Amino acid sequence: MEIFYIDEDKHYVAIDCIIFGFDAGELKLLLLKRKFEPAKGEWSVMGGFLKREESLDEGARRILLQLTGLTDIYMEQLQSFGDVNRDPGERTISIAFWALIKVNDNDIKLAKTHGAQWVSIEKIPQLIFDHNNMVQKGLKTLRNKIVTKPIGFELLPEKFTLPQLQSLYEAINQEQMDKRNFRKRILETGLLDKMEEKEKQSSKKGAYYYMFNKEKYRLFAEMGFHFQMKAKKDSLIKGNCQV
Amino acid sequence: MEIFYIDEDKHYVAIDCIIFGFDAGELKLLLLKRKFEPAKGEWSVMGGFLKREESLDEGARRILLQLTGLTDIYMEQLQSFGDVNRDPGERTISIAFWALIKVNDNDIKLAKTHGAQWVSIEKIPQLIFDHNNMVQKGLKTLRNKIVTKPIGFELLPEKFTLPQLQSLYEAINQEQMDKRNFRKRILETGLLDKMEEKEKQSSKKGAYYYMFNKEKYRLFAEMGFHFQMKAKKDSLIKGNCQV
DNA sequence: CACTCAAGTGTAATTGAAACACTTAAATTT
DNA sequence: AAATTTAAGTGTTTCAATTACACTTGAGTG
Repeated sequence: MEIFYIDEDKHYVAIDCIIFGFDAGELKLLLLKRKFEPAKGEWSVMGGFLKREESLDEGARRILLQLTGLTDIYMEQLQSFGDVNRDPGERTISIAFWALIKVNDNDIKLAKTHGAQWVSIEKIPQLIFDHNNMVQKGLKTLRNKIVTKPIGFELLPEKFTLPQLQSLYEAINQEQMDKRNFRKRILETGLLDKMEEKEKQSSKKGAYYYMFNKEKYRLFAEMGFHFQMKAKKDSLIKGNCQV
Repeated sequence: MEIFYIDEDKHYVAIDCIIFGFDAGELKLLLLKRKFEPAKGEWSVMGGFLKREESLDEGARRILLQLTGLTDIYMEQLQSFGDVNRDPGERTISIAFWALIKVNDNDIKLAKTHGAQWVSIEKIPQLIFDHNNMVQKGLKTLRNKIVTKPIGFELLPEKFTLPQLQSLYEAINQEQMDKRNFRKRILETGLLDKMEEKEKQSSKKGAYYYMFNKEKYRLFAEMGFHFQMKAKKDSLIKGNCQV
């Protein structure tokens, strides 16, 4: 079989996954302590080596499955990282993916056995190698993507309230939005189906649950979609100048 | 050195470059006939294997240099392609880049010695492997990118006219724009410096040359930029529904 | 029964984008 | 030298989308 490219170099190829979750009003990252050398014990994103017989997507799904026990995860390729000395062990090319998971769905125990932990994106520690770069790139990509695809739903439980959805958008963009404008705009897309049931944890009055309409979602995925709002005047959560 | 990952698989890693140019009012792609097996003689984008001692960017620049003789090329990573059987020769992962070059700057002779040829994006032939996929993804990325970064200049000669610039935008987006709105919007960005000289090839009256202002360009690259216009009513160049 | 807390709701003002047609400059033709 | 041709150049009005903004409602708590 190896008849064509015999003189060319071969490389280790890793897959690294930036895993986002949303919990308690915060956008979070699933991080873990690396269990092998080099850099054993330091914080990193979840990764593994690409195997001979699997595609990039398959590799990423395998790694996500290992960590979370979940098979049906929203996932996209982010970018490849290939500086010669990025991995001090050996020259390794990393193909990074980003993924969105519903924190409640997640089998936390499984993640725990890997030493994994949810960390707020506002408190990301020093990570190994170029993983902080990957995370920043992932965040940027997520922020861009959510404008043109309603992927917020991938981070929420099946039933959710409008205040929850708004707080998710605010957590992702690190800026507050006007409640009336947000509700108007998101409802007029038709993406949300109102339930009769109310969520009563976070207020006395209770907020109606919604589910997102999978038909409309598919439609928008094909036809295109645009959902963006300026932040409330004088209310950037941080000194955060997004572009 | 090879002490850490000895049990892991290694892979051939290729770099493939989608090279865009603009000439005669058309957006073009630099394609070439493959000079080695497998698929020798078929159309492909320019590529090569990643070497042990070079980063991804360095690899891409080496390949662009080989083909065009140019060192200072606008270039971005596109995406990695890693289906197990994408290359019928052997399992090879390709990391694709896209690049913009000024056709006139290009040492055409050098490209010719590689059997390279500019092909309009409206007439892209069947390419080897998954290269047609790469090209489509590259086009999509270029179309998205030009909204938020004024990279059109990378495709034009140093001095260019407003009609030329508009025709570039129209070629990229495959739709016609209103002349008055286009000029107004692009001029009010301040990105363009008007020259005293006129271009006289394409009209009797002649059109003023402009150069783009590098200071402002840098500023916009940092601060963010947005330039998008709807197509002229009833004037899509093709039945092209862009999203 | 008063109070508290977050959920829920509509309109006016402003801004930004799109639509639209004639004049000008210079070369070419008669 | 006058008439014709060709593409360049130029402002204003209209319309649509987004933003700003404040009070009422419902239900649990003390």
